[in-house]
Amino acid sequence: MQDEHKQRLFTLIGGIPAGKVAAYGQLADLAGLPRQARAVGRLLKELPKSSTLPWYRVVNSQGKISFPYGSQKYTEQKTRLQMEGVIFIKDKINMRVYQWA
DNA sequence: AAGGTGACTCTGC
DNA sequence: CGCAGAGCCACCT
Repeated sequence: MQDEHKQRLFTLIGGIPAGKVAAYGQLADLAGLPRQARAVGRLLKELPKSSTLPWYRVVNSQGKISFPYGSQKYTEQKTRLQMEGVIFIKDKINMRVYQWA
């Protein structure tokens, strides 16, 4: 994937307001990368632990966290979102309510 | 170098 | 709600 797209993705993700979330595919589309949701996942995977990017505000299109249920990462992401007011019902977010843009 | 994998997603049954 | 199939594609084996 080109640096240009990476930049656009970083900007987009950094622009997601607290209490809101975006799906991988949605971000890919907005960055000009249709059908490349996986590319967004790959990008986030390489983020340094020190990154300030709100990576936890990115969930899958079903409103669920894309980490194994109960894993450390899963719990961290869910906790962070809950701290911003996002409500989980059956481990799922109502995208109609929290989806950004 | 061929084949498996995965922070995905949509369609269809 | 769940599972299968297909598209997608950079990375690992």
